[in-house]
Amino acid sequence: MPKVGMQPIRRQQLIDATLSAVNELGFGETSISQIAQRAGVSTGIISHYFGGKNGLIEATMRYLLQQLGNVVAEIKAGVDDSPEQRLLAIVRGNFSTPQTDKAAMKVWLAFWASSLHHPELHRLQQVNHYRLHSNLKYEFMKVLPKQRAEQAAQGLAALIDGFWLRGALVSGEIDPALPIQLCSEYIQQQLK
Amino acid sequence: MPKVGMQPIRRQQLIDATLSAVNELGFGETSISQIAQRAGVSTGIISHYFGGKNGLIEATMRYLLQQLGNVVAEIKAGVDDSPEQRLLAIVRGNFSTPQTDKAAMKVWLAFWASSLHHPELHRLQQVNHYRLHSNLKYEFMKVLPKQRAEQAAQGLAALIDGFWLRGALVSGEIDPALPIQLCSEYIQQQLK
Amino acid sequence: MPKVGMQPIRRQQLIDATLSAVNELGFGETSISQIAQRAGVSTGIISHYFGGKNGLIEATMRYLLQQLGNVVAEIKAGVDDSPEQRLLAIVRGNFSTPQTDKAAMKVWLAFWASSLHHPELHRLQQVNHYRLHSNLKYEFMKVLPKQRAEQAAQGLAALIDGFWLRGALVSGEIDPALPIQLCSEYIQQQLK
Amino acid sequence: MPKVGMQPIRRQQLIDATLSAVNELGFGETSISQIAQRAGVSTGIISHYFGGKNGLIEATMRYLLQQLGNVVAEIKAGVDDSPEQRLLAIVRGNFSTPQTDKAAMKVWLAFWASSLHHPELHRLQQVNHYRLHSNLKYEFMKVLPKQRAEQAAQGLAALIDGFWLRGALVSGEIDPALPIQLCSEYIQQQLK
DNA sequence: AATGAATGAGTCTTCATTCAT
DNA sequence: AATGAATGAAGACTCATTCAT
Repeated sequence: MPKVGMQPIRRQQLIDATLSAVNELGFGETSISQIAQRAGVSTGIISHYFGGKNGLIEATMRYLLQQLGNVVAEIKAGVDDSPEQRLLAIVRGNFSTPQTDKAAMKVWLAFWASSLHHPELHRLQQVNHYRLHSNLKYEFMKVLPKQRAEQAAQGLAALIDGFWLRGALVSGEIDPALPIQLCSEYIQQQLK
Repeated sequence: MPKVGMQPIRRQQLIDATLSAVNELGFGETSISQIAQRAGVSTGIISHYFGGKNGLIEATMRYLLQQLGNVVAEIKAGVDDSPEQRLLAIVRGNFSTPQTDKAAMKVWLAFWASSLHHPELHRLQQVNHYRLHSNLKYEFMKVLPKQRAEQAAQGLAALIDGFWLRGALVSGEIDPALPIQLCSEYIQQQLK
Repeated sequence: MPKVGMQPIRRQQLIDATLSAVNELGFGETSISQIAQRAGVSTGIISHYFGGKNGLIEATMRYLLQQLGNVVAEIKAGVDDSPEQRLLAIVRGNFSTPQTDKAAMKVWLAFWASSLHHPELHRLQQVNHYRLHSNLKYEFMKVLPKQRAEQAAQGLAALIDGFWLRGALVSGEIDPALPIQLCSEYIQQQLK
Repeated sequence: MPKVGMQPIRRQQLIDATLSAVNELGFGETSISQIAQRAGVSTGIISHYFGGKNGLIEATMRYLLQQLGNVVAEIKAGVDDSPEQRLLAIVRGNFSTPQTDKAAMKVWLAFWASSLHHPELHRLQQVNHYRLHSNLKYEFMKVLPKQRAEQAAQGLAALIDGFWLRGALVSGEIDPALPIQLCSEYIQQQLK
């Protein structure tokens, strides 16, 4: 059944299968046979398209990062220009579906942990880390002096990631309402 | 030459070696031969003392949790009874050495991620998670109405864990001063 | 766009690519993807033209044998009819370019070694082996009694192959002058 | 069945199994499972004792070289001090059992061919190559001027290796009588 | 108490081949 | 004529565990 132009289809198939496997089995227990099985293809195809397991893992993390970036951008596009609204949009983006469904959170956490010992994943994670911080700081600086804006950005970033981490670790599904509310209060407090 | 009373010594040796290995190699790349080598013993001894790799991993996480508990308790013992002081003590405990040295943070993160797929680790992590929240809530309730205290506790717990997570992921050593300051401001804000 | 008359071009392209790959990577590490890549074609084409990897390998060895045969015939054609001159011509042929460039010698050696376990290659190698011997014996028999001619032929063949083998194994390029001189002395000695 | 002090026994077992496998299957087709199976052990043990397939291959070649060295030394010890006798002893050593049984010759050829692309094997092979040459030259120099001795040594070395190579490639068992006789004649010729 | 020899399942990767287009 | 997608077996290697000593 070989066909031409399968590359994008197969790549997405395999990335989806990777997310599913990491979610269900955990990062350490995810083997390429598991992934191939879920994707309904043979193991050899992974090397064919991604050059190996590492390539697939990295592509998967890149996909998640891009997804998050898209969601945030989309929500920001729908609000007016006030810093408060834009900050809130960033918060909402970080707690929107599918960022807060259990599977995604588990995969994120797995990636973060493993990024500590995989240089390429580390690089990707750093980009993400810095992106959140600088987005927040940019908005705070419209209103606050530089140093204060830096602190506010760090605090809000920590608050977001903290809710996020605790959500990933706790049993049961997450209700994003409370995190959003508390972040919102934190923003108003800082902008005051 | 059989030696008597080696058990506690060997156990601690092996736990230390595990921490060192997980820190340096990451959770997924830590094998029992690596651990045994660092401890200067044979691999067989691990099964002998801990029943297997899992047993050692769990004992190591239990050890970390106990350490954290001890530090917090110690700091709390040194402050007066005001909720603000006690909350701040908890914060300080969570950002005290060795909780904030890079090695410990990497190990914690590795444990958290793997706890998602190891029931026993998950149980331990849940205890820790709940302990922080209830400690904070207990103090807030001395001053705030129940629902408000609950929210304040959740916010502060997220702030602590968020700083903590971002610290683990960022390159370079961590300066606990800013997290403590921002947590302190958050506490004052909530108690107002 | 189907092209006509590509067969001889493609076949030679692939044989050249095979020689290049075996020379650079060694026999055991030469894969058809490597060959296809060097030839600038797809892997499928190899099966199409040679029926599989084995077919290509055999065709390549046949090509080398033919090359050697041509060179020897050519040099023999240019000398007078004396046995000494004709024997020397055979020697010169076996040490002429490109037989003595490093790449060719490495490929020959690789083929010989693998011929021990590939019947078809073995057959080709035997033909070559016998051809050298009988060519030499034929000349020696013009001058020497049969048994003596047989021995002289075996000795000279060994001398040629020995220089050749040692040349293949030693580091650096080969100077064919000394082997030719010593073979020449050997011939004179035998013919005396 | 684990016992202590198994290392030398197992190592020799595995080296013997490697020789048997390379002889029967060829270098390229010799897998560690084949070797382990012949030795009657599990595959893991190879990594345990030799660090991997490469380590075993190298140890095996080292073993062969040592064997050859021992045989030559032994035969040299039994002859008087005349250069002719000593040169003949070296020749005899190179054509003595087990150097000339088919299996050993095939293994040697396989090693030589693969040495072209394995640095460590190449190093071992170079040592062997140089050893033969310098042993021969040393004896010739007792009688001949330096340059002539060098040439005689190169010629005799080529003759030895050439007989040897042709013996490895030809079908059927080898009779070392003729090579020894012709080498002997060559020696006498040179010393004259 | 402690060792380290031994196992065998499991992992990732490579590869020759096949085949629809 | 030519491609390259896809397969699945086979390869080397790692690893947690067991066990005789």
